[in-house]
Amino acid sequence: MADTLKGFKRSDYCGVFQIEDEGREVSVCGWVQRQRDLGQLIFIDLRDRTGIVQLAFDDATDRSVFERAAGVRSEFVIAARGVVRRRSSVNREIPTGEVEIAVTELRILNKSETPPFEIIENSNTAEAIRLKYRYLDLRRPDLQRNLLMRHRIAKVTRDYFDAQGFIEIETPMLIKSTPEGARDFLVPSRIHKGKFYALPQSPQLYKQLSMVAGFDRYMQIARCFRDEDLRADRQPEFTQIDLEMSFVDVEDVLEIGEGFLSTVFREVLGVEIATPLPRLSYTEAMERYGSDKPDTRFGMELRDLSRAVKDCGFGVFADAISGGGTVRAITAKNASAQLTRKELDRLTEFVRGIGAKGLAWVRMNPDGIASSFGKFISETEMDALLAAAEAQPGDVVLIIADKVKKHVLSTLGALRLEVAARLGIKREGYHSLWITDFPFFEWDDESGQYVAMHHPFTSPLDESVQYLDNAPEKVFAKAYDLVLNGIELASGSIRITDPELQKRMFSALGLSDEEAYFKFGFLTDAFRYGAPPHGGMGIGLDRLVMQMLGAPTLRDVVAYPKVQNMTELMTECPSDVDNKQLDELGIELKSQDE
RNA sequence: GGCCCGGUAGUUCAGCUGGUUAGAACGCUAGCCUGUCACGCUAGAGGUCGACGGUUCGAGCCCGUUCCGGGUCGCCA
Repeated sequence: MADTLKGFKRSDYCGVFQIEDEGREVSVCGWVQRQRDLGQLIFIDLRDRTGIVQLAFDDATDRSVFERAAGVRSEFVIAARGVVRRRSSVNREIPTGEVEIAVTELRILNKSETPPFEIIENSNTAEAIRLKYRYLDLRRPDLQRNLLMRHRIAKVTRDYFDAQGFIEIETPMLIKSTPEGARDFLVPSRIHKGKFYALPQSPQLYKQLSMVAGFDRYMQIARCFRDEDLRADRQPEFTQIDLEMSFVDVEDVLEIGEGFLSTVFREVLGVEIATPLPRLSYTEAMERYGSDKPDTRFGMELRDLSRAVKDCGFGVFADAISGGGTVRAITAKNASAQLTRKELDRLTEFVRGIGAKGLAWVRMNPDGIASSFGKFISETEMDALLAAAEAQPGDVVLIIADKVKKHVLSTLGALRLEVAARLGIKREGYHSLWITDFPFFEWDDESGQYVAMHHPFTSPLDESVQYLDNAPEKVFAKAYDLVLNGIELASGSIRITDPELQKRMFSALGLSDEEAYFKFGFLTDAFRYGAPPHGGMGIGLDRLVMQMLGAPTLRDVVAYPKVQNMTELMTECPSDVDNKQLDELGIELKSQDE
């Protein structure tokens, strides 16, 4: 039978004790990190969220207390009262290492089975096991620290936006399904059988309506849901710092965004981020880095070889260009020793894996030039190519050619990251920038029509509205992404507030008036009653925390994450439900193998 | 849905060319131990080698299927 807390009140957390506390009578509670029984002497390391303090039991300790201490095991929950005293030998490894508590009273508040893994920092235990016992995993100092940091970031976030005049408004979790883009999670309605709510992919429409309502500046730390496959940096539910502002254009939103970024880095990490942040247009980012979320912590920018090789003897290059495509390259500096034939074969396999037909390469070895296509082109042509690639002796040029330019760019963008990783190129610090002027439309092969790259409420750039009806590919959007160290941290836009323009957008997206009204009628209705110009963005809180902590996966900064197959290993959801529950919802399941 | 990697005591791993009774470390249990702090010493317990099927005289090891975990492509307005 466990002891109670009756008459016991904690005076201090474990991690606080210093030499100045010597002589104080204190009471502490926590979990047993480790018990060391030396016979006539027992030590217990007691842990709580602040750290560890050593409890000591010796010949001066009351016998009944001593015997109790002898029976204590790892992860028991105990409370102890005693006097702080100097240790005879100091432990420099822990902050409280100069003192210990000579225990006069010990209560065992709860026992613990031996945990399936040790509660220690930098655990090697398989993540699946840790996730099954997440409450134990979360006891580990790493995750305690991560979640504490997450809390601080959220606090600084609210304080910053509050100081800027933003109002936090909660928007509904049960909303109308408007399946544009990502799949919605659906929630069946009991009252309205056969009808469904959706969980929000973002508070997008509600925050815009809040602008119509006159709140002027809105923010919310909002949970969002997307029923799409997971990645290391993608969970089906995630948290977004969502904001919207009235009477603003692009500049105003970016200013608030970078003010936030520099504030949170300064207050939480003590890191200065210089503002204003650099900006790149989408087009320039693609041309230079092959990505709309470039990691700008290293160079290796894309080079255009098209002019140098357009008439060369290598059919792959010539055909790509005559077919309307391009030939581009990245140049890995001083990499000829590291990028061996075998490595180049692996890189070839890598680019094939992401859809490229092949990889051409040139190695500028000390003993001469070696290349995958040398026999097809002349020396002069090779010289021109190397000049265009800005290659020096010792470098390796990696070349992609294709009739579709965007494939060339994105392949090289991915290859650039792969090569940097393989070469161990240092990527340190925090490099942030805005990507602006996204194309409004993106051709979707699957549906055979244009789809909105951002979302259909995004305002086009003023000067590109004229192309809307006959040259959609020339329409650019007042959309912007915030990129940090190669990850998309935030995304936003100025919205359309002109009902006529909105109508034209819907129709350019192949949405009939009726469909548009069914899905978004409430929004267009609202806009008939005086919608202020507005815009905003959503900042991925999880990804921000992940970056600030240098965590390798989102699961390290989310308290109770899901794994790749969308289940949660601790509660084992999703799970079957009673037929009774299904009946009430009017739902009948198809047989499993359909 | 595709591709790649992994699955052997509670945990982290080793296990040769297919060959006797599957090992180590940590953890756990018990005993001893007065200054430990990853305490030490001694002894002990602990295994459906993810599962199923196949090949073989013989399978942890080879083959097939499948389950689980990770990464990634597709997907993610």
